[in-house]
Amino acid sequence: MSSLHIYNSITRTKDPFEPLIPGLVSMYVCGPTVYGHAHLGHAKSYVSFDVVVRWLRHTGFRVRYVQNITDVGHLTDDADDGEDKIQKQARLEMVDPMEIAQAYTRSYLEDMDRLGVLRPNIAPTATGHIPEQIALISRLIEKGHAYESNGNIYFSVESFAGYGRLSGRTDQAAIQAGARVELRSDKRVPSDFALWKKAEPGHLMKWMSPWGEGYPGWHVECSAMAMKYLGETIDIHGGGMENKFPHHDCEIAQAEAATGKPFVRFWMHNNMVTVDGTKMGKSLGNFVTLKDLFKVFDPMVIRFFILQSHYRSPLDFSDTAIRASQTGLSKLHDTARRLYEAPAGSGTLDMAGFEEKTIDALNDDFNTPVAISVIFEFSKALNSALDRPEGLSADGAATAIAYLETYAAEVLGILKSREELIVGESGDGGETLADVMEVLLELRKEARARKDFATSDTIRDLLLARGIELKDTREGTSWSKKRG
RNA sequence: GGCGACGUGGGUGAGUGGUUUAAACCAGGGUCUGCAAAACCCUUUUUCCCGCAAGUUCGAAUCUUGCCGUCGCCGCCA
Repeated sequence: MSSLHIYNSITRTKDPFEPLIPGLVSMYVCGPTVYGHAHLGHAKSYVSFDVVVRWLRHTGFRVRYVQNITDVGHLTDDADDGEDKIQKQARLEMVDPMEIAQAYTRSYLEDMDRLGVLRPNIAPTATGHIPEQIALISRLIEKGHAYESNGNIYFSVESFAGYGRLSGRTDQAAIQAGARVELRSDKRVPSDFALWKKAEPGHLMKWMSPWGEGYPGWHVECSAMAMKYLGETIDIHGGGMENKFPHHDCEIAQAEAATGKPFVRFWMHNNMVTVDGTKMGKSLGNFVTLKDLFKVFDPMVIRFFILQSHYRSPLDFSDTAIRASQTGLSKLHDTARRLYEAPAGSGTLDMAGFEEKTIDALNDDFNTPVAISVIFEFSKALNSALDRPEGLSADGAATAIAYLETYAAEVLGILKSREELIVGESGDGGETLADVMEVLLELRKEARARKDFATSDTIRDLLLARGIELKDTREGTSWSKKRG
């Protein structure tokens, strides 16, 4: 039996995972800046980390999962210029910045719910933790790692040995040579980064601080909130790969300079969604929002599509690729439905290590594509067993159901529940529908018996046009709602 | 310019030194079916589907070097 290994961005190897406190995992993932609807890139990140949490919990850990909501704008332009992103959106929509933050927070949570992403245990907002951020900044000033300049507070990169260790950007001179960061008169060194910014006239989101009215820098919220809820050393910190530098390097610097302790034990970074090989991003305008995708595809199809590639691999988006996933997932659902409806027989199913292979895949740095491939191999074996005249015994069916419900449903979240798969079995509307379908199928059966195929095909076609699919099998005709 | 990735069959996408004769999904073909759907089987059997070229090794898609190509980060972005 394998044990869990996680690829750690800071060691650049797959390291065996054990939490600092036995049995309890502390995990922080960088959340979204809420100034627009979430797109497929967000989905890839949060679905991936959702599986991480689900797998850790499944294997017996208690996980405290914190994911922030960045509801302070930060800047659109250069390090010190440009407009706050949320404020800009507020201006465009002619509402208060906080309305923007709140509206898009709700939008984000709705989208994640539909994708089956479990809510974090704590979802702290940056604006709700201004005192904690001020406290952290004060601590850094006291220890000589930060300085004030014109009402702005900057972190002194030179004061912290090992800055840039995560991204590999440790040569500050080299960075500065090619960097677009312009030397500002109030920074000592160009790569110093802002902890607190003085509010310019007209800036709407601002708070009082020991250094006057202003607002926190982007990096400081994550360090402050992660340490508040998870302690000074946390087990897992996740985020998008594009945040390695500068965001995560800055987080490390702030936290470790303040506490003198290691901040994060395992860094996890997920890769990008691309469109025609180019990153999907807001600034490029080539993004597709989840709300638009959900109009065409079942959210579970999107989730399945994402998990068919590894979280550290880029995922190329295209209509044909998602449609391929849609077909594949729908066949898996057909198999599950067939299993639920199968009459008890006497045959057995050789599980042949399917469970072990699934566990091995997930323990190997959450290799969801391999886990899914094992589930499909299992599906094939299961169908072959059900095809045999002796069918599958009640015990065999129970084992098969347990396997699917554990790994496909509970851990990966790519299998609908029995109730969803078998429409007529529960629910008020469902029972009526089941009765009506029974009548229709009886009529069609009679038509087929007298070889009136025109009538039988008409019934089938009209139902299919309404999303109900018929299948003539040895045991009779079965029907299901065609979705995803 | 600096830092970091990647390049696998018609498409998506695993595998990262020897159970690999490269997983799984889609597409294509076949069996079954009144016709479908689903299911199952097949898609080249002897070196050649692992970007190209050298090298290390008994053995490489898998390690090293060079080259070509694509991408990410160095304002903001999952």
